[in-house]
Amino acid sequence: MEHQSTSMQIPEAEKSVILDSITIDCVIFGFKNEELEVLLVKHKEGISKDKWGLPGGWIYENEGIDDAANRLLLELTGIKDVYLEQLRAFGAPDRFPLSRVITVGYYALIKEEDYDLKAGYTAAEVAWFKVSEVKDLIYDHQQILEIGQKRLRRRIKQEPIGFNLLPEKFTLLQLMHLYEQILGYEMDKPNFRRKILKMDLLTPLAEKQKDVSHRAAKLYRFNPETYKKLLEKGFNFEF
Amino acid sequence: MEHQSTSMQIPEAEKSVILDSITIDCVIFGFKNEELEVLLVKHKEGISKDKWGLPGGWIYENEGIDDAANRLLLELTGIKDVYLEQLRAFGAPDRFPLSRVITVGYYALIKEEDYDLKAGYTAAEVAWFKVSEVKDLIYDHQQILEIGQKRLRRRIKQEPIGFNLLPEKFTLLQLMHLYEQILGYEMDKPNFRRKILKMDLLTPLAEKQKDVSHRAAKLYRFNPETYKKLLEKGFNFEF
DNA sequence: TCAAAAGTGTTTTACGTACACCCATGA
DNA sequence: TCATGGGTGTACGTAAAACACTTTTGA
Repeated sequence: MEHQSTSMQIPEAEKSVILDSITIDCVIFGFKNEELEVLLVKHKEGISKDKWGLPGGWIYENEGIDDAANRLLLELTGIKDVYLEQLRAFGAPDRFPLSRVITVGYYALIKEEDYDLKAGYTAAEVAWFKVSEVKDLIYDHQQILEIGQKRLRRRIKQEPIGFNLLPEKFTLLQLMHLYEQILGYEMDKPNFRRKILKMDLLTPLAEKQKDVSHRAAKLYRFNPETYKKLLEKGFNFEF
Repeated sequence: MEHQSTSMQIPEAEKSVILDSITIDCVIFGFKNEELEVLLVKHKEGISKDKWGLPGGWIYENEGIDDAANRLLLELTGIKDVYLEQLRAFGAPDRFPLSRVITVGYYALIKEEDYDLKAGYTAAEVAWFKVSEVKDLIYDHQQILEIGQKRLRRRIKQEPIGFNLLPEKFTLLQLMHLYEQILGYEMDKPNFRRKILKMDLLTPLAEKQKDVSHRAAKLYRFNPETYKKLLEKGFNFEF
């Protein structure tokens, strides 16, 4: 199946692929059970058989590289309109053993619940891994993952992109745990509440948590309108 | 002359060039007369004859892309050990009219005085332009320049990379003007002084300014050791 | 009635911001 | 003696940090 092609194989002479020395590799982040996760693909053949790597693929002739990254993501997860940002180009001469291939790294943030709904969309062997436990990826994918994590850490302090990893409705503590996971340090609950609420980025819902063995927390939704306003003014998060 | 090759020409069959659909383009920033400048190259032939663009070139077979960028910079300016960072890959399908070429953008910070000393190193037509006045660059170079400016603005708030644009010895007001130029807003002199001095990044010199028609200012030098310490701890500049 | 998380209040400290003002020097 | 930038001092408001405390809910 074409859409499972990763940077492992050299593309067969395929009329829609023109750039034979450039690939795309995506770091797809998810957040589940209070842990940051990443979506990996298992290679079935070739020199890196049975090893895990980042999902990736080739760029078509009349397609921008951002478009290619979006297409690959759609093919793999069935999800559109994902938060997606380029990391950079990776081009060590020996990064790919069979030939000189430069790859453009991307990272994406997706709501795992959305993905789960459409599981089975692709027949490739694909799985979520806790980022903290990932090791021994093929080629330079470990490095790309690290750069992706760094970028995410930086971005989340400047833009409230964390919402892309959470379900539509979430509690303040869930959000705080997300920040703690990504940034790698603990925070003060009361101070976090005040700070994030004062930004006016969250719309409180009438709803509350259900089936929890403690006081039910209020649920919130991300408010994209105030986000836009904030972006225009320029701002920065510091937690 | 080979070292003037920019992304304008398709490379002649040259044994050391292997990647024929990837180029490198550099945004080289300088700072002179209180203005942020950029180094441009004039194309002498081809479809963009007499138009200005970013200096760039091709990647050799056994060379990483960072190495290639450093080499190109050395060939063009004669300067080594420059502050150089990759921006990202630019790959709109129509960015280069003759064929599908993806370029990797870099930006560099150099001390113009150093460059002036070695002027004439290259025979290419090369000149400094005020960034604010640059327009109509070839291909997507205008966009790359803008992304470079954005990145510089962001970085300078997180790392004291501005020093790379100043002479060895500088005054606090020079440094402040540099920040004002890059960030695009005015600052309070007393507050800037205190803030930057408290960071302990500057080594005061015994020397003072000469030949100025006002009280001579103390000169400072950048202190790379305290910078390292700061980097490890993590910090952020906000002006 | 206890655990566990929700949520509020308060105090202290540090820092950014905005100015007023004096100093040194050449024209 | 004036203009120009060099350099110091201070007062105010806001925000971060630390932490004590009350509330709600299911087990």
